[in-house]
Amino acid sequence: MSTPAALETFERFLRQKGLRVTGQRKAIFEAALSQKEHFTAEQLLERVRALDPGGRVSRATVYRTLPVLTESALLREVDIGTGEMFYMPNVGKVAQVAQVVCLDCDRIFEISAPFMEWYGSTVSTRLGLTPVSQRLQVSARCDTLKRTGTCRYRDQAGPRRKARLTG
Amino acid sequence: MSTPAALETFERFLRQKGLRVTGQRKAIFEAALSQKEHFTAEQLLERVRALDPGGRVSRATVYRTLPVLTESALLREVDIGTGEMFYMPNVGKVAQVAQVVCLDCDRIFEISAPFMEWYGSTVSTRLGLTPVSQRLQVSARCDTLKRTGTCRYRDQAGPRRKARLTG
DNA sequence: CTGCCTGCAAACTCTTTGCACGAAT
DNA sequence: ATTCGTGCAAAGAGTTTGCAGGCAG
Repeated sequence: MSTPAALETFERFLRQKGLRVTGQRKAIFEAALSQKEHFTAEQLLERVRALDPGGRVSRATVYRTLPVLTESALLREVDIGTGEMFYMPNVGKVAQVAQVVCLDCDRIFEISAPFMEWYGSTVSTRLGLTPVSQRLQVSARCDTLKRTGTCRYRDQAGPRRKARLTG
Repeated sequence: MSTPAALETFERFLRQKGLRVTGQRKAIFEAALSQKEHFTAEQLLERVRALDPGGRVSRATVYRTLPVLTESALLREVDIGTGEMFYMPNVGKVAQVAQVVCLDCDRIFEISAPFMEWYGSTVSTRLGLTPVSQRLQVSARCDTLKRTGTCRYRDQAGPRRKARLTG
């Protein structure tokens, strides 16, 4: 569940941008903020419909609303290079975080990476650029899986890109 | 142009994997290794056809050959989150590199990031994972553009994702 | 009322794939 | 001769968009 305070933040943001406060936008907002894990646009749509069976929210509106939510800093976009975009409620401060993606269970772990910002500006400045954002992502394999045959984590949508040249 | 030595490496790799040494694969190899910058599958196809106007190489074959080239370590895949994959001839050692992407001119700069590997293993181990690879990417804006209105660099395919909520 | 928002479905982009033919071994 | 490789076009996945009607302001 989302806090009423967050909803107000959202409505304020909408009005401030000259956008209308519609039922769909509020429903999508509620569904998004109620997520505990990373989620895709499709998963968000399911959740919206689950939370409000009577409501009519289309896929298109979800896709059109997601950018609004990320620009209002209520959500954070996470691209792990699987072809689909992931989103995450932006609880607390917008700390610099990196992702560790397990290639076995497809789970996304977030870890703080405070040095990233420093690094980005150091390198960018040298190139005559001003850093806007930085992403660090580690792909890894599950040790437990290798030993016991099972991974203790399981969920999340899997990468689209197929294994290559497995021979 | 690619060195004959590299071509031999490629042919050796193919045979070792039980793959056939075809004209198309060699043509694609030549075109790929002749690139100086990052390139997409589409750009590679254009280059293949430009270098060998008589040859018949299809888009499908380019897509099917790219994984072979990356697995033979002759190319490196670079995903900057634009929806299309970029490739780069893997000259010299496979050092840990990060990318700085200029949002104004869409150019991709590569910088060495030696600490990345250490960081990946530190964090992964703590999660019970074994790191496979890591990506660090900095998005930045061009200072020159902001001041003078022009960017000194210009080329490369641009991001697919459109600007959002520009109002 | 006016015009932004929405739903629907079609369009789009990049990439993958099924199938029948052609070529490497 | 066998297979694997290739070309073609269609399929796929995720996301965007044109259009007509609907609802917020």
